[in-house]
Formats: sequence, structure tokens, C-alpha cells
Amino acid sequence: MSEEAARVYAVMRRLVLEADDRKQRVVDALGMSYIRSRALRALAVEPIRMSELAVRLVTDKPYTTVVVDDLEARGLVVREQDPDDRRCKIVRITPAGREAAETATRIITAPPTELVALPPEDLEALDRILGKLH
Amino acid sequence: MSEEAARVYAVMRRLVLEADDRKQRVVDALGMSYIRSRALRALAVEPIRMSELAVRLVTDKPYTTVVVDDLEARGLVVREQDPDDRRCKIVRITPAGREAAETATRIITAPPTELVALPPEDLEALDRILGKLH
DNA sequence: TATAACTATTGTAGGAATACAATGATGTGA
DNA sequence: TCACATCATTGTATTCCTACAATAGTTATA
Repeated sequence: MSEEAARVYAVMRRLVLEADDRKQRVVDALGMSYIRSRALRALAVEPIRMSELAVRLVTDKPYTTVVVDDLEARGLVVREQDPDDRRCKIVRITPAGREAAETATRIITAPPTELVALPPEDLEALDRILGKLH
Repeated sequence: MSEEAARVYAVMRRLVLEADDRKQRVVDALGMSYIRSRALRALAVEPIRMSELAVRLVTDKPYTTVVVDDLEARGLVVREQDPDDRRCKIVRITPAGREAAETATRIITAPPTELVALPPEDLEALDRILGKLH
């Protein structure tokens, strides 16, 4: 068994999880629960149906209704009729919602300073190697 | 700003978080909530006081009592009197508790197969570079 | 057309964790 | 000794989320 892989993965885990307060920082910055920010980030990509959103949030439809109700009340998303199927609602993000989603993404994806501080050739090597992982 | 660092960190995030069902796997394997497994893993290192355990679990003392009550009822930890301070209880893991902690650690720390599958020289390079991060 | 299936919703029950107040037992410093 | 702090505990309330049942409206199928 590869002890190197284990060591490497341990460092990765530390880098990602030690920044675990990022979740909390997103919650604080947006003033909403984390699952709501995940919904916004999903909807920032494209408008989707309620049922599809439930799948992406890995929750059920009733709770998705709760989440979207709240986001809609905040003016961050709107529900639209699906022209193809009148049973379906399509959830679309608003400009304000997009701004919130971008804030969340910025907090979540910012690489830790100790990583950024690596020598350029090391970062290049990491980028090249990890880029192989599809 | 280093786009390389951002890309690298994105891959790390995927590797660590995509294995997010690990949390669920630990919960399922041990039949207890995740915070209880975290308590066990902390106690596997050394016996500690309730108040110190609360700090490590990033929760408060009352909830720590609930967690330890449960672990004790399962026979995974025992409370002992602190000989130096009779107000304090020292929580010590039992052999059964240690076994459970090791199961959790195994699930949590196993590197993903795609990482293990990298060419040896790549793993060496990752190990060398990431080893620089204190 | 009648039946079944699907979509989003409302409603309910409960688990896990957070947060806070209050207490008895014990230790510490004036 | 007295006042105060600390430790673990009990108890309560609340948030976030999961899970399930039931329903109205709509679509698909026999």
C-alpha cells in the first residue's frame, strides 16, 4: 500500500477541512443556512426544476420547497412556469442571488495562503500532476 | 493571483469532499452520529477531561455530556475521577472504543483510488511538495 | 375516457446539534 | 474562613435538516 498516497491525502484533507470554517463564513456572510447557499450556487449555473434541484441538494422535494420559498422571499430566486409542463416550476436566480452565489463561491474556493505561498515551480508541478485526475 | 493554486485547490477539494459520503459511511459503520466518532478518535490518542473534549469537538460542555453518556452506555469509553481535581472527570477509551475509532479512521483517511493510481514518480513529487506545508 | 404516474406543495414527526441558564460539588485566592 | 471561579451535569428552547404521508393539479398511458 502506498504510504505516500496516504500522507499526500492527509495533507489535502487538512488543507480542505481545516478551512472548514469556510462553511460557517459563508453562512455568516450570506445570513442563510449552508444548503441555501448551495442551492444558489447550483442555480447560478442554470435555471432548473424543483425536482432537479432536490436531486442536486441531495434532499427531498418538500425540503426543497422550504429552501426555495426562503430564497424567493429574499428576492434571490424566482419561480417560473415550465412552458413544456405545467406541473413543473423552473427556479431562476436573480441578479441579487447571483451576487450572493458569487460571494459564496469566492469564500469556498479561495486557495489557502500556505498553498499560494509555494514556489512557482512547485505549484506548476502540483497543477500538472493533479490535472491528470480527470 | 495564482490560477494554478486555485486549480490545484479545486482538485483537492473535489478529492476530499467528493468522498463526503465517508462521513455517512462512518455513521453507518459505527451506528452513531458523526460527532461521537470524532470524540472516539480524539480519545484514542489520549484520555482527556470533559471540558477539553468539549473544546476539541467545538461544542459546549452540556452536549459533551450527552455524547459521552452515550459512548459510555455503549461501553466505548469510561469516566474516571481525575486524581488531581475531584471536580474533573477523565474520559478514557476502552478496547471496544479503540476498535471503533480505528474503523472510523480507516474509512476517513483512505486515499481515493484515483490518487493511489498515479505513477510512483508523481506521488513522490506530491509527497515532497506537500510535505513542505508545515 | 379512465387510470395511473408525476410535480410541487402542505403538513407532521423526529434527530442532531447549538446555545443558554442554573445547580451541586469542588477548588482557589483574599 | 469567605467569596469567587471552575467542572460536570441537568434541563430547556431553537435551528437545521431528514423522512414520510397526503393532496391538488397536470400529464401520460391503456
